[in-house]
Amino acid sequence: MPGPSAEFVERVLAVVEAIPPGHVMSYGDVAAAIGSRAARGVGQVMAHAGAEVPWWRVVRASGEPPVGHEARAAEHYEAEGTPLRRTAAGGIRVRLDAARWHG
DNA sequence: TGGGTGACTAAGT
DNA sequence: CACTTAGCCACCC
Repeated sequence: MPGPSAEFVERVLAVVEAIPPGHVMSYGDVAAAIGSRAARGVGQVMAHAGAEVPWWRVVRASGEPPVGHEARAAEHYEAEGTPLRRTAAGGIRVRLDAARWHG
């Protein structure tokens, strides 16, 4: 039987894997979906999860992908047709008004 | 038992 | 729009 901390991880991964292609959820949204407010805790889980989960479908409240993973995330967004918007700084950000998914 | 860290967030300047 | 501040909570020493 998994302990309580493992349960948090299981819940987070379950929600993330349920996000359909072309859609995203913010870290806070994922936390809320499992009855928590630990957005940073979700980030820690994702950082440890690896390539087994569609991590690029979890973005910040601003729609930007996690720091240091922008390029990799952009490839997936183009492949899935996720609605994007270009920033003045040359980066990209997901249009949450169109792509936000509610678990 | 206590303190630092971080793939966060909202509000203020 | 860029930057700062304070609040938040799970995880690791």
